[in-house]
Amino acid sequence: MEVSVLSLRDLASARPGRRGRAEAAQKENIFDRSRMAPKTPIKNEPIDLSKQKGCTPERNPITPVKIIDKPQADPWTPTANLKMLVSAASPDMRDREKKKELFRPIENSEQNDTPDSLQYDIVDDSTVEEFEKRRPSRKQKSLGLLCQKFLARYPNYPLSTEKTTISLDEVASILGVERRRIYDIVNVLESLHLVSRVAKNQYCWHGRHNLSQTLKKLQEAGELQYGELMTFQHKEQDSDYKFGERKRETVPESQDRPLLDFSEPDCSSASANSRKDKSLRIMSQKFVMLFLVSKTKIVTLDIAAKILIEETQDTVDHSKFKTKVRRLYDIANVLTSLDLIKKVHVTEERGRKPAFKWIGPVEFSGKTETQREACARYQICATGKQRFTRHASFNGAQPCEGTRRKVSSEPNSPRHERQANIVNSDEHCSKMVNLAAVCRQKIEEDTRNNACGTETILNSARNSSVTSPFSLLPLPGDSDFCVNPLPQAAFPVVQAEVPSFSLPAGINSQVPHPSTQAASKTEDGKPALVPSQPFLCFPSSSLFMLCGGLQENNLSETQPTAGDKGNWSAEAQAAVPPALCQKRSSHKCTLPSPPVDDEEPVAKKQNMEQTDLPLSLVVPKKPFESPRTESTPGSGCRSAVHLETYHLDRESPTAPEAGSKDSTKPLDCQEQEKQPQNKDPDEPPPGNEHIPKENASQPFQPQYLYVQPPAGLSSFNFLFSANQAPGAISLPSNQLPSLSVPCVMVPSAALASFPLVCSPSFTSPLSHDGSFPAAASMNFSMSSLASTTPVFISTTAVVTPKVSPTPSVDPSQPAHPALHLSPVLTRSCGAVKLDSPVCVGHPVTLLKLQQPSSAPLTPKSIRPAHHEAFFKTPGSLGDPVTWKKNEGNQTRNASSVQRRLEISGTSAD
DNA sequence: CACTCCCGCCAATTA
DNA sequence: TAATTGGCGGGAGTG
Repeated sequence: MEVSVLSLRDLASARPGRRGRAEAAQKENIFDRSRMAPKTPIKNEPIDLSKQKGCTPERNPITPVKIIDKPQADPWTPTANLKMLVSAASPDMRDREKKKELFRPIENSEQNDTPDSLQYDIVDDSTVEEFEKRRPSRKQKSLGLLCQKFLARYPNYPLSTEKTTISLDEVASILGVERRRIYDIVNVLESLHLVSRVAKNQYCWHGRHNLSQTLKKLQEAGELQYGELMTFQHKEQDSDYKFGERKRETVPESQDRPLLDFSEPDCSSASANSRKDKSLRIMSQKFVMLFLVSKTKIVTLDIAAKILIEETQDTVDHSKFKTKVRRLYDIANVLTSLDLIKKVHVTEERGRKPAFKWIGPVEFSGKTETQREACARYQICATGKQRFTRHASFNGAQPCEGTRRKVSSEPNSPRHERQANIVNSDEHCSKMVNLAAVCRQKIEEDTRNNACGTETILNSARNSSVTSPFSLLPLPGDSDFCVNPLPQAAFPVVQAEVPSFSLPAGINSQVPHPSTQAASKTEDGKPALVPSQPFLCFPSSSLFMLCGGLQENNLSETQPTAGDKGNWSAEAQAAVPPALCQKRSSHKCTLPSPPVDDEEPVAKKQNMEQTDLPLSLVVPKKPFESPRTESTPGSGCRSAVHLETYHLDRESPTAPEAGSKDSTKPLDCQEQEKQPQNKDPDEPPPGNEHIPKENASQPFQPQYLYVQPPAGLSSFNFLFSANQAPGAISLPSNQLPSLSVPCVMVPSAALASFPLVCSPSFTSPLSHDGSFPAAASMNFSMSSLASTTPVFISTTAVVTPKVSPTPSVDPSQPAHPALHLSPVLTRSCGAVKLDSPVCVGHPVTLLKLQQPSSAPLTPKSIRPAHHEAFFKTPGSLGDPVTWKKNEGNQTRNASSVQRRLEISGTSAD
């Protein structure tokens, strides 16, 4: 039976084309089938493969069946099959068939496809042989075509009520292909949430209902991660290579986040690092992100491959590259079938390169919402529920997922975990770290070129910043630092993000540009530290920071008022490294989600804010603001944060007050409340100005730091500066000027230990390098520029060290902020942890984070945490475990930053 | 020859 | 342990 069937099938399938292989393949298939059939089928049912399959494609869930392509065979007689084949064989026929298939997916019905065609074909039979030869041409077998057939089977917009389940086996059999091929399709579809896995051989078809949301999310994530890059790319395109590198750098960071965020893919990676990381799903998301972030909407395969290889910087093994490209073709074929991209060619210096152009939707409405949602998701993830989160996100649209997730979520299944973002995060983080390292290097180089003076500092800063911080850095501080404009400088990635929102072009370009770089460098390196930024870290557990400033501008620009806040956050997020953002979001989500943003309880807000803040701060926003930010972000969470930040800043004076409060929360709250004013932030006259330096010039936000009173530390409180910094800030380029953060806090004793902030200048002195380690951290220079006392941390040094320690400890809230603060800084330091914690927002999360951190507080731990946090996406953040893993994984890359991170990670562990 | 990318081995995961 | 997933890369088809 089977055999006969097979033969039919084969024919039907059209394999004719390749004989040799085909046959072989067929044989194999057959084999498999037989095997399979029994196996799978069994489960489900008895299998009558032959029959089953044929008929309903879906019907049998049973896997095994594949075998027969049943359908075809069944319906038709063998002869028919032959005919079909024949028809296929002839070119014309083929075309027809293809068209039919394509067009008429209808056929969905499996049978139809072939059969129909067959029928036509039949006519031709004359040349059966021919058919055979050609018919099956590769094209016919292409994944794209297969995908079309697959898609034809399901409605683009299924009724919400009805859940369509997809049995892989059935589909495979129906379509007459190996299951393996279906996985390729499903994985890509899953990355876009068009389907979700419900159970073992079962997928749930969601259709395109959620596609726009998914794309939006991806876009947001992509902006963070790749935004800059892409921008550059375009510009740079000429030099693909460069792009690639840049991208890579960035990518790593970004990658993590995005993936994580979204969906499962992330998750998958997480758990296993292994496979999932490389998962086609993740690659698909990243690939899509590249398009969404790309101004031109055109992405060449080689660039995409380079970027996606995150791995390393350079690494790029040729073989790896090739493999990546192969995979990209697979993904591209599916995306093409979805009409999201189309193949084009880009003529470059070298010549013509294959590329793909995004032809799908570009604008996504409801960003805000989405973002929020995203946040929520993230939050979830962060929490630990991550899986759910993911699911949730998916679920949002589709229930199925939920189920799936549930399943998965089930305790421990690895898979679940994988799915869960968390895991992925870790990995991502690691990658990010690497990337960061790379980036840093680059940056450093650039910087050096540009600016020299601060090199050291810068370096350290850079490093830190590089990693995750980027985004952060950019923020106000950056600007400040930069003296220029570059807020983004901090990190490419960040920049990118930012840019995407706000600045796209300029910023982006900057990054790349040397000058900018220089700035950035400064920025970066130092930047982060940057003085501008405001913030810092603290060692103790409690500190945190915040920064504000610049961003504000953005915010303000973007949104004024409350809305602004939100925007901010969004921007921030954007700006911030993806991971951060995500994290944020999650945090936000968590906390915020509901009330969210604005209204959330203070406490929550605080947390969130903190988290966010940093981010926001981070964000760069450069002056430009881009609308995007606004749109994108949307999330309230961020905004809240931002607001707070602002408040702080504004308050700079108040800051002290805050300080008095000791607890951050209160402050935050207050701030928040004040926030309304915030809008002002911009206004803030002074502050803004500083910031403005950057581009925007708008107001800055203040940044602050916050310290929590850690238990240990006891006394801390925090500080902030607010923004005042601006004035202070203005640092010239390299150095970061001090931020103006005005305030600070201090715990008595704690202070001693703490680091605080620093003015940029100071910072520089510090060694920035990664060496901050403890000492550095400890030190803070506190010069304060601002009236208040600002604390400054040198960005670099201080931050790092401090951060790590404290931050980690600090509960999430503070920490995050810190992290955020200067991305760079943060990153270097504890920021990471902070972030995570921050991200956590949640108690839960916090707990996790905290645990690690708290206990020790060690700087190391702290750092790691940050580290992770940064890199990871929110979701990722969520998983503590992941982090740990990450940490572990993270190797210490050379870069100090990385190291730091690693350290922290370890410590965390 | 370069670009595409099919095919299926086989390892990682799951159940 | 068997089945399911899915990474991976050889190498064929196409232009």
